[in-house]
Amino acid sequence: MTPTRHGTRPTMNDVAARAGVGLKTVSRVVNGESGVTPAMAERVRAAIAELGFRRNDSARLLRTGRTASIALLLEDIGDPFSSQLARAVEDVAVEQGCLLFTGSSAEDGERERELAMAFCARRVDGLVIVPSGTDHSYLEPEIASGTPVVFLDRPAAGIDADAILSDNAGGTRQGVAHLIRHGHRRIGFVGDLPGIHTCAERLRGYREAMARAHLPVDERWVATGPTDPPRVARAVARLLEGPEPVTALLTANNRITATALGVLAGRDVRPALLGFDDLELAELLTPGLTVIAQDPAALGRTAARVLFERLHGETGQARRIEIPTRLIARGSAETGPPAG
Amino acid sequence: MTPTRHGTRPTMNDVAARAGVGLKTVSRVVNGESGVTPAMAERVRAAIAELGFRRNDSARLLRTGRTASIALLLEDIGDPFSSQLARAVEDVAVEQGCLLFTGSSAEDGERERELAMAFCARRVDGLVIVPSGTDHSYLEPEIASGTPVVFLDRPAAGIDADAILSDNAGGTRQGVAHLIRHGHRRIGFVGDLPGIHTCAERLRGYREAMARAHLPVDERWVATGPTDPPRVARAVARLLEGPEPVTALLTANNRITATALGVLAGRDVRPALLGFDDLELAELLTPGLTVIAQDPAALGRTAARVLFERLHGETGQARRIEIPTRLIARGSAETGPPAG
DNA sequence: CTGAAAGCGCTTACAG
DNA sequence: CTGAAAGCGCTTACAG
Repeated sequence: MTPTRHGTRPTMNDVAARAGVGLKTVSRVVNGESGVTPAMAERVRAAIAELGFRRNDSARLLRTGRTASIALLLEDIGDPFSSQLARAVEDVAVEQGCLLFTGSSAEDGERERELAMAFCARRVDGLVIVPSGTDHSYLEPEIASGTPVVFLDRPAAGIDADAILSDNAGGTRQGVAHLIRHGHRRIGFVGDLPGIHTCAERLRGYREAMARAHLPVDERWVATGPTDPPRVARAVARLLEGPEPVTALLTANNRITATALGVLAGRDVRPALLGFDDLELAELLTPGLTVIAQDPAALGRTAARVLFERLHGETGQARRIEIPTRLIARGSAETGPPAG
Repeated sequence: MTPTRHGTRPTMNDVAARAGVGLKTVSRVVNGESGVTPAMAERVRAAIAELGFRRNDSARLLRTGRTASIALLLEDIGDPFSSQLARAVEDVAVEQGCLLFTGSSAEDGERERELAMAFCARRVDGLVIVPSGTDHSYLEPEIASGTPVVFLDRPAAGIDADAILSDNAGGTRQGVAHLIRHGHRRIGFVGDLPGIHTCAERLRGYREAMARAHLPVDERWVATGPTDPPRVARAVARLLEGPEPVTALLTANNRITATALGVLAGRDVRPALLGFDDLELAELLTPGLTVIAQDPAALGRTAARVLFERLHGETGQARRIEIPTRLIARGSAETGPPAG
């Protein structure tokens, strides 16, 4: 064993010199190509073992013109919903022989852009983006020069691109209809900023369900705004005040639901509660939390598949795919309004 | 605007030709180096804009000898604990100008090895690994040739390497002492496979706390095995059977705690419950779930920092750093044993 | 201030 | 079957 100098790795050239063969012969052996005599191959293998050679894939990929890697840009990889998306994307990537870069935009359009551009500069083969920014035209040149981008959870703004979304409006319609079926007429909607696509769609679903049931919507029942707990807590409290409080609450995402649960825990009379997004332990609460659950695995898997279809040459129009949601009844939304 | 051919990106050479300057001048402008006359710089910038040139960082990095990327190998990026580690590692990586690869070993030593080797073949600057395998000697050549590896959550097996761990034994000691202080004498321990380092350490902490309080441990109180819910449910049920059931339960990780909660939910008489690992909504359960919480942000951050210290030339002995845990009392472990 | 040459570690295309 | 040459898209080292 010739010890390699610390921090310096042997190259194919080193192996070739050691084995006394040409560089290309080493390449052939390393890549398992045919047409090398057993004797030559053996000499090369011996040199490889002696030097501890391992092919540098970054160099190989530079020559090849691809990087065999894709990037996933999330809101926050530390968030359970995001991380489930990541796992699904990773599974498809591995299946396709790709490695996965991940990055968190922290809901910051500027950071999203910087990260996306950094990934593009590395020449990732493609990108999956859960967008935070409000304008994605900066990606147009990248897409035009052959780097496909698929948007996940929210559509792109300002460019035409594939988007894989939950059926936000449909799921909410179904959920609100469920509340109505249990006798509720005054239903509150607590959402995040209405400029966010998912919130807007869920609100639309809420309004449609009410309209279909010929129920009026009092605008005071709709509380949208930032997701910070104090704001949400105030909004929930306000909906439950006055002579005609709402009898049911639809909380439009997981963080809002968690905050609302905390507020309601301190109350004797609790409205029916229906959350958008499932939560860990939801079935162990008292009562169990009824939710409109998204399917993060299907969302991530579909996004990755569409991306690889693009990478494999699919050139059709930008697609918009909606993944169904599922209403999971566990008790919190199956109580009627108080009598009288 | 000269439209670039679809899928083909302009290179510095293209820019140089278009601007009628040398390649090196383009490189200077692109990298903001000084010593270029304003007129030249302007011509280069114009050519860059016309062609839509963007530097290929993969090529640049090949020449430079580093990849400005690190890899994080987790058990499952989709698991909340893992994903919080990932976010912390990412934050440090970004701070250091590095991009982050992530991969999930799925608790499979072979897959861990394949992924780790794939990352090494890409010549990532360093690796953070939450190990699943039982032998990491395959990494020795990589480490020797200058790719630092830091182990996270569990130590390496078979090689000497940095390891960032939770204070598993200490945290459990503190938790069990807490139960003892509330009057418990018969305390059950439900863990996963005792071969897993974290389980072994937590079990050690349990035994030490009992010994310090001069309490005997009946081996029937210790139930270790696979984490699948049926096994855990049976184990919990058995501990609560018989004439002298345990009066308190320590569940040694988040999944076991979740399963135990489900089992206990169906019972009138519930033992005190203390979980290792915090859970979302833990404070909204009835009673609130008392836990020994790990600090995933500190774990991930510390691992990444140690890795970058190695990358910056730190060559001291392998370090083993323990991150403190925190006992969060919420009610489930603060009830004494039934009278009599 | 400017740029031609060599090289990072591989693969591709081609000649022997 | 084998290998020398050119090139992937950049940077480094050096000469003008």
